[in-house]
Amino acid sequence: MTRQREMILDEFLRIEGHLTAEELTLAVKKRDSTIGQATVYRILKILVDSGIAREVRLGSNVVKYEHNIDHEHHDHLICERCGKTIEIVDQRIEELQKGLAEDHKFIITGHIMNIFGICEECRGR
Amino acid sequence: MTRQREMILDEFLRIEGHLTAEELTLAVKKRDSTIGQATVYRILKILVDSGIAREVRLGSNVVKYEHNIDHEHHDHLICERCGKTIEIVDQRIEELQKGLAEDHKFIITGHIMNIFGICEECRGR
DNA sequence: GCCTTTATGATAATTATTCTCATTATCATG
DNA sequence: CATGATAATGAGAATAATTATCATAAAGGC
Repeated sequence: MTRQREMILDEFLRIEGHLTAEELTLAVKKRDSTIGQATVYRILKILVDSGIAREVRLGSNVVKYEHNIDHEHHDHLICERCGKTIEIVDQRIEELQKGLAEDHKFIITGHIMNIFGICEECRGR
Repeated sequence: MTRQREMILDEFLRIEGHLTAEELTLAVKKRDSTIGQATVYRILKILVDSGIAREVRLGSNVVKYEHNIDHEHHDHLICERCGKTIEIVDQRIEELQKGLAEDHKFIITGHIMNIFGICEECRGR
């Protein structure tokens, strides 16, 4: 355990929602400007491996991270126009996914589901 | 319509399954080595916009492309160990997704669903 | 407190993709 | 079928996100 790890983990948990490695770096640098980009990437990787964080890819090339504990698993509904993101969970879909995996004799370890669309506001314009 | 577009489209349609921009470039260069990387990217973008191809992101940073016509929409079941990918479709899930989008007053334009797991073979080892 | 091991920060390298721009091809029109 | 406006191309530079390298610094057991 190092000072940096404590700080980055603390800052990561403080922020709700998604954030990129860069955004986290910025937030952490406000507290200690000497912390390097590489360290943030390294620690995010550790957090993902240990199950504390999970990666989310919402269509761009940037990986976003979000909490995986104290934060129920969920999927995303994303507006293509304004980028608004709504978290969704549907137990029926989860069950069906489990069933599909079993049909193919897979042991399910996770899934990503992003639904894209146009939100009401953007449609108004 | 240009020679390059014909060639790239033809080669793209000839190949089944996913392929990256780089893989397509390689395939096309076998026929005409003067074709540039940028052109392949440009044309892939056109194909996506026009609905002929669609982007697939399977967890890495590389975007893969696959046919969208003559090739029913589907999702993916991916083995985390060996990378084996199985295409799946479940009409019940599709319906539920539509419903979720409607609940939030979104007009659905598309979705991505990837289920990760460990396949039977990998589990054997 | 010392010493081995591991982590860090700065920076270079890599990878995938997009941009730029001079050159070339396309295609409707005279 | 030549012409010219317009759009597409290829080469390479530029960008963006991420990963690797490596000398230095910190951690934690003894």
